[in-house]
Amino acid sequence: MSTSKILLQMYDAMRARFGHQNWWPADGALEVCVGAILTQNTNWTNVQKAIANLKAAGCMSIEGLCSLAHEELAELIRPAGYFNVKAKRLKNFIMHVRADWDEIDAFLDRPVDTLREELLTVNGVGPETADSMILYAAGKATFVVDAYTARIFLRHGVISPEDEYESIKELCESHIPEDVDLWGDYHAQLVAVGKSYCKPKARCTGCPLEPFPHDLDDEWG
DNA sequence: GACCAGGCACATC
DNA sequence: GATGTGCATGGT
Repeated sequence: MSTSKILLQMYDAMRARFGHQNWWPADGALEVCVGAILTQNTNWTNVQKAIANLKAAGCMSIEGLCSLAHEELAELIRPAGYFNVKAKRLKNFIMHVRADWDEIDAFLDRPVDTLREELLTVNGVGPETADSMILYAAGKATFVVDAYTARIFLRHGVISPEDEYESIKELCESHIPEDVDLWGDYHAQLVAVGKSYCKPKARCTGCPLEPFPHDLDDEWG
């Protein structure tokens, strides 16, 4: 079976199990961008606490974030972990935006390639964070690859162990029809599978992807 | 108590 | 270029 057909059938199976995920869960583009940085290597429930703190402090805005001292910002986002690192990254991002733009929507409303290239120059914004911002905040077509994506696709033989971010992204973009809603929900479905079934060092049971080829030899010998 | 979570930058070889 | 390490909270 072709890769395209496998990927689409995997989506159908996940979607049938979980329903449309309506990602990204956030109130506005800026909150998506903030969440994208806060969720780096971190459980989303911790990120939600940090976002709630920022909102309660009235700082979920470009000016609000700019007004905070490093220590204040770090304290507000403490629940998300890596709070000193992430405070710097949030500042880097927000100062970069504010240098040339008054509104986050204007910053985001540019061609994907231009935006992605620029986002990657911001210290603390790597490929996954940039793609999350482009897809879910800007609403433009780019595929988000994360640890779940790589693990699930590896276990199902769609990619090989040496594949890295850009090659996995390219595979998805070339085999899944370009559609912002589909790409966004595909990634969200993979996260749903990853959270519930496809864990490290554990065989999956009851996973909606079980009917698909599943080669675990590389991980379990 | 160990493991894991929607990464990224930087040091070192 | 490849590999290793620091960053940190909170849930299971």
